[in-house]
Formats: sequence, structure tokens, C-alpha cells
Amino acid sequence: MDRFYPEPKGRIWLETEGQNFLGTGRIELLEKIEELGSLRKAAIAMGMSYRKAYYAIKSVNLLSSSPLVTFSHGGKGGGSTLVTTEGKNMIGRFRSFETSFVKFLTDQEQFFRQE
Amino acid sequence: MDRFYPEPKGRIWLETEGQNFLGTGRIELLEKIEELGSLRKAAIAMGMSYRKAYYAIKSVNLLSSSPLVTFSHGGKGGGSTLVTTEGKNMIGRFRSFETSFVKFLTDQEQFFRQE
DNA sequence: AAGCGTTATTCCTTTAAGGGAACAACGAAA
DNA sequence: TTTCGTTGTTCCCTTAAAGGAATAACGCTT
Repeated sequence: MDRFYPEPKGRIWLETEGQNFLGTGRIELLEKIEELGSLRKAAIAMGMSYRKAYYAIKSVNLLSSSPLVTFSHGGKGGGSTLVTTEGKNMIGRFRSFETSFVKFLTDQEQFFRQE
Repeated sequence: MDRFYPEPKGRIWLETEGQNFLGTGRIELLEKIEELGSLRKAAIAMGMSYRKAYYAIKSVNLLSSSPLVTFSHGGKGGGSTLVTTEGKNMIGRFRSFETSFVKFLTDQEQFFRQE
């Protein structure tokens, strides 16, 4: 028997119009935004540049039939970024998708352990 | 109802020792080698540079407990690259893994169509 | 010993993604 | 009207991955 065997791995995401819409990174970013109410703070919390976070979220909204986040700038606190009901709903569905995928990968392990 | 909805997508591969071992591209390359008996011809047939193909296959063998391909160089025909029995076996297991994954993704579509 | 087509390897260039920094725009509060 | 912290945008630089080209190494055949 081998000391090491191949492990099934993978990555999943969602596409709309044939373009990258949501993956694990963007979902984490949405969750941070939901938690902190600010795109900048969320980016910093994830060790990500604001620019990258901004472009990611901008792309998410462009590819969604209804916005997953809303923005306001200026005023008290300088502005804010909020996750909409649709956004929270999408986060939940993606996480379910992800959980099923982890199970799928685990189930596949047996086929690569056998001698 | 939306004109467009998110489509579940993904990519799968195998790792050994925490490193990329085999993915769709390398499997296709192995299949081409099996068909043509030559790494160079396989690379050309896939529109891939020989160098990239060479490094890919070299990595595959390094990460496998037993070689999936064998090489000979010099002599009649200049040399050859052959897929071992273990290699053919691995191709088959990966393709099964892939088939299951396509089914998994299809099954997930329903969760992103709803309203 | 020369020719051949492959495997094996090196070097340099090109290209795309991301990072950092800088700064304008905004609007409520003081 | 000034201050403040955020959103929004642009510029340039760095860095990692991929490509192309060139060439050595090899060993059977003639």
C-alpha cells in the first residue's frame, strides 16, 4: 500500500452570462461586509487591497439581476456598504452548494485509496 | 423570473503531498501520449509547448508512487514516451471522478434557478 | 562515423494579475 | 464652511506564469 495516495480536490463558483460571478473569496468578502457594514473595513479585515475588493463587488452587482450590495458615500461615517436581502439569500445558497461539494469530495476519496 | 440565473461551475483535480498532481489538462495530455507514443507529438496535438508538457509530465511522475509514464530517448525514432498500466488505471479513475462531478453540478442547478 | 527525431534543458521575452499610493467625490455633522 | 471617513478612480510598479527559441544529449540505423 502506498504511503501517500491522490486526494480529490476542487473549486466551485457561480457564473452568470458565462462570467465569474461568485466564488469562495467573494462570498467571504460579502460576509465581512455584512458583518462590518463597510467595504473598506471588510477588505482590510481580509488582508485584501481596497481596489481588488471594490472591483470584485462591482463585478458581482453587474452580473446579478438585482444588486447584492448597496452603497452610500459621504455623510456621517463617510459612507457604508450593505448586503441586501438577495445578497444574504445568495450567501446561504452558495454555502449550501459548498457543503454539498465538500461531502462529494469526501465520498470520492475511497476511489483513490484502493491499492 | 430572471432572464439569467447563476450556473454552478467548478474544477477538480488530484493532489499528492499537498501539490497539484493531476487535473483535466494533464489527463488529456496523458491520453494523447497513450494515443501517439510521443510527448512531443502529444504536445503539438494539444497546441501546447513541448516545454510545458515536459514539465507537467515530469511533475506527474515525481508526485506518483509509481511512474505513470516511461521515457526513452535516442535510438530508432528518436525516443518515445509511454503510459504505464498504472497510468492508464489513473486516467480511468480520474474520468470517473469527473463524470460524477458533472452530475453533481447538474444536480445543483435547481438550487439557483428558483425564483 | 554520420544522420535522425526524440527527450532534456537553458535563456530571454512577453503577458496578465495584483499591490501600493495617491487623490477626487460625497454628504452629514459640527 | 470646515472636518471626517468612506466610496470611487487612476497611475505606475512589481511579480509570477507562460511562450518561443535555441541547443545539448541520446542511441538506433545506415
